[in-house]
Amino acid sequence: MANIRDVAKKAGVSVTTVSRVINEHPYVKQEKRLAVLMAMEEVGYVKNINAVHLSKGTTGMIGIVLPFIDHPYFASLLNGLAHEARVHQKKLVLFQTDYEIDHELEALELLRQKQLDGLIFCSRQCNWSVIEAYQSYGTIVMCEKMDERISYTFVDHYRIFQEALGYLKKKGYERIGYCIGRRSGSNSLARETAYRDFLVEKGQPFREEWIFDGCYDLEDGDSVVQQLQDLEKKPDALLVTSDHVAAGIMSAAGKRGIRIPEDLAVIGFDNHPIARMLSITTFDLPLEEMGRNLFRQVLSSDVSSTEISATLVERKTV
Amino acid sequence: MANIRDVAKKAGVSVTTVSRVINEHPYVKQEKRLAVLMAMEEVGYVKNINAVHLSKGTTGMIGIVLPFIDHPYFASLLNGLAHEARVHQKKLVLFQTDYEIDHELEALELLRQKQLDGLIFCSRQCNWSVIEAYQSYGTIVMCEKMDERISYTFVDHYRIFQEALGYLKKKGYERIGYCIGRRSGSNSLARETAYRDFLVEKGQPFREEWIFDGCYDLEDGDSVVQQLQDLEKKPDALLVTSDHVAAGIMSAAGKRGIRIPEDLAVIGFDNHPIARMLSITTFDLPLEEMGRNLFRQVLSSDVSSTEISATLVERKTV
DNA sequence: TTGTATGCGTTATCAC
DNA sequence: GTGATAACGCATACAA
Repeated sequence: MANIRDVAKKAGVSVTTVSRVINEHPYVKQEKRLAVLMAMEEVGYVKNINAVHLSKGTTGMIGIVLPFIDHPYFASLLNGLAHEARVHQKKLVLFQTDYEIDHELEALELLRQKQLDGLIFCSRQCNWSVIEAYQSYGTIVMCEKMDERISYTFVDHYRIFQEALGYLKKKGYERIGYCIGRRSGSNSLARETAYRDFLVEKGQPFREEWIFDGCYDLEDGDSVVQQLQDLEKKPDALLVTSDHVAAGIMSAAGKRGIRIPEDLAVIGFDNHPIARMLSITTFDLPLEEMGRNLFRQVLSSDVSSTEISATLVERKTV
Repeated sequence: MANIRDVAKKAGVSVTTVSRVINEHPYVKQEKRLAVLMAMEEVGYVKNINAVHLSKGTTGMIGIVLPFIDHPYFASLLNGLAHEARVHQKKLVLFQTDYEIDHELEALELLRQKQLDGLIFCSRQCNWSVIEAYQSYGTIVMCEKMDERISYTFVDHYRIFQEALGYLKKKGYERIGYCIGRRSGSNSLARETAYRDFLVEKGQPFREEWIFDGCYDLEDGDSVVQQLQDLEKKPDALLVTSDHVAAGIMSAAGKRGIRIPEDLAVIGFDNHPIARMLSITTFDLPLEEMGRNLFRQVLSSDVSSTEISATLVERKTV
């Protein structure tokens, strides 16, 4: 396989000159430039990019850490990330973690070893302190509310939950529960806090059984409705942190004769196409734009934070 | 930043010995091994993986070429790919092409430059001949029916379409149309051929207006139903190459009082959760397993082909 | 069991 | 404008 030295020999110039024409540097006589170009053609030159990476100390690759790809929320986010990556001629390396800390560490390790120039955490399981230790090896950005030590793009889930709860209250619902993916994670915690604060303010008791976790996909809506049926005292409204779970709930409810919103109100999240299809009241979240913003942040050398706002889309499930 | 040479000096051994303990080679005295380990600790050694890549000529990275991430079909495929990649300690580099040939070429170029050890085409727009030219630079596998010159995992879309058409015929439907993403692409072509062959066999005329393309997502079902309404002579059954489009059709049909399957029968594809939710008759496709198999093939040095079979799941839309 | 020397292919520095 | 040459950091054939 021909390398830069072969080309230099063939063209009768130095490797430096070859490097110059490859990288389109100035100060190369037209005549030599052409000789190099021809030589490259003749010997079938192909640049070995690993040598470039070694020499430069960067790779132009950004790692993306997310728990699942096969989930509309992360797929939309990834879509935005991928589009922005193209704009900047960067490549995306995928780390699907299934929320296992070991997999997250792998990504961090590759950052340390200089295989990655930066890392974007779309969601995480590990402690912030372990991530913090890796910041010196490259830019890391987060998709949740952090502090001034790191760049992040976030949605104020506390405020949105507050808004959603207030909306339901205003509409006359008195027994509100919610569905969520996992209970841990800072976004989930913010929501739980908003929920608890709301209950305290309204003087209502906190009921563990009105929080349904493990809610990620369409199918999980089924089990929520099932659990609902077994409850002595049932909620009359549900905040559902994913439109797909909300859709699953509506489907399962329909099959059991539970009327929505008469028997059970539902508010979804994300405003995915399925929400429009089923006329689900939901919060619109510009996920693709979030992805693009995260990517811009990882390329920037200064830390920044940007809040993404969600807007209520009123439809027919409340 | 400390390198292998610093460690060697600190430990009072050669770089070779350090390299041996790093890579867990045999023939290193326990005593020296410990000295090296301690030295690594002391100087804060971090392996620069780009140097390894350059030296070895491989990177352990596999490129994945697909048109859209934000689509359930490709997300499921990617899910399988990602899981199998982990098993083999390989990394995935994503190329979202939007079916633009330039983006496909970028991926091929990185294979050539040794940034990628292999490439998986989940779908493509460019000609086979351009891909073929890159095979000498690394393993390439395809997700469609090819020939013995390359490894591939495929679904026999001709046969499945045949089966689907036969099934609709048997159920008494006489005016069958279909919805598809793009008309081009070998999978699409196979389906169109099956469709045309079926019509010829049954002595029915081919009607361009019963083929609806540009059908990818939920929302596209809307426009299909709209186009349907404007048709003088309407199909009484539709083969829909994505469950999500089928779901969109059902939703739009419901809003316009079109009864399914009485006025319009629908068969979906993929057997995604939404198909179960809406009781859509569909063909089950093990997408995750397809992804895993593609990944195994890209790691293997010998060419192979494996057929993935789809099975009809009878529900309530036919 | 260990070390020396060389190769991997490019970029960057500096002298001319 | 151009060219030697020194990094970049590791793996490995070969020698000992």
